[in-house]
Amino acid sequence: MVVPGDCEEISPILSMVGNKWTVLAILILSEGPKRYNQMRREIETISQRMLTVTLRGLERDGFIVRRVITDRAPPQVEYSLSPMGEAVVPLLFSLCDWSARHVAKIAENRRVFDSQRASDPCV
Amino acid sequence: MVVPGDCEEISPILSMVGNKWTVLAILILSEGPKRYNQMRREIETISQRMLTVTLRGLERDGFIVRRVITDRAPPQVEYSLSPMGEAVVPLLFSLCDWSARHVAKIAENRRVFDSQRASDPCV
DNA sequence: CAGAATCCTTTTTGATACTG
DNA sequence: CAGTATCAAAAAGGATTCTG
Repeated sequence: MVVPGDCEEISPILSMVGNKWTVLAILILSEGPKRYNQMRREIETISQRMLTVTLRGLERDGFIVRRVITDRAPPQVEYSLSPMGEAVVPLLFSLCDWSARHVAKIAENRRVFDSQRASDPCV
Repeated sequence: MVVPGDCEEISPILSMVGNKWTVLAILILSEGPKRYNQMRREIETISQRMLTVTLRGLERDGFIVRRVITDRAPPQVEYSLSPMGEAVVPLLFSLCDWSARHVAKIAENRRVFDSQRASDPCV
């Protein structure tokens, strides 16, 4: 066996990490609880549908907690990290950190690879 | 800013990690160099097309190295991790490890969430 | 404010057949 | 052995409209 634990078993987390919105949402909530439209403004490019879908998925998995604040005039919904959500943050930060340190090299690797293909497609 | 480095900048790695085949391929190669069909047998459920696409992408990014062995009767192609590929392995292992430790809890969270929805869809 | 619902486009993946 | 090419299916994502 290659990975610690069964390969199939870990797919939920891997697909979680693979989701660009999911990781972003968790990292934004790592700053503290936020409301729906507040997150929407911070992520900017996310569509309303995707924010909802993303938050619903994270709530279902138990990474975040959804709390409806009823005692206010415009009904507000606050999202925050659960303990498990807090627990992944360091892992995601490591990932982001590694990525930030290697993104330039990867971009260059791609350029080289692509230009080699273009100039000599038959190899 | 939420993440170390720009959010947009890290997407290549995040999408790399999100790919279930990609992670699997790297982890399998962390055992040592392998040939194409050898990997195909080990991953079992991967389609030929996806293995090719996955390996090509990893090679383009510089995570793996493709080496054609010409001095043998049936032409062989060997894949191995590049130094950068080796460098991500610990990170992927951490991820897998964390996942393995939480997969059961996540599965239960989902069950609870889904059954609450089913019994009381209006809340 | 915080969404749900619908429709439509794009991206990913899989199955199948063929090749040097 | 190690692919490529093509087509079909599925999944993800976005735009728009509507609501308590």
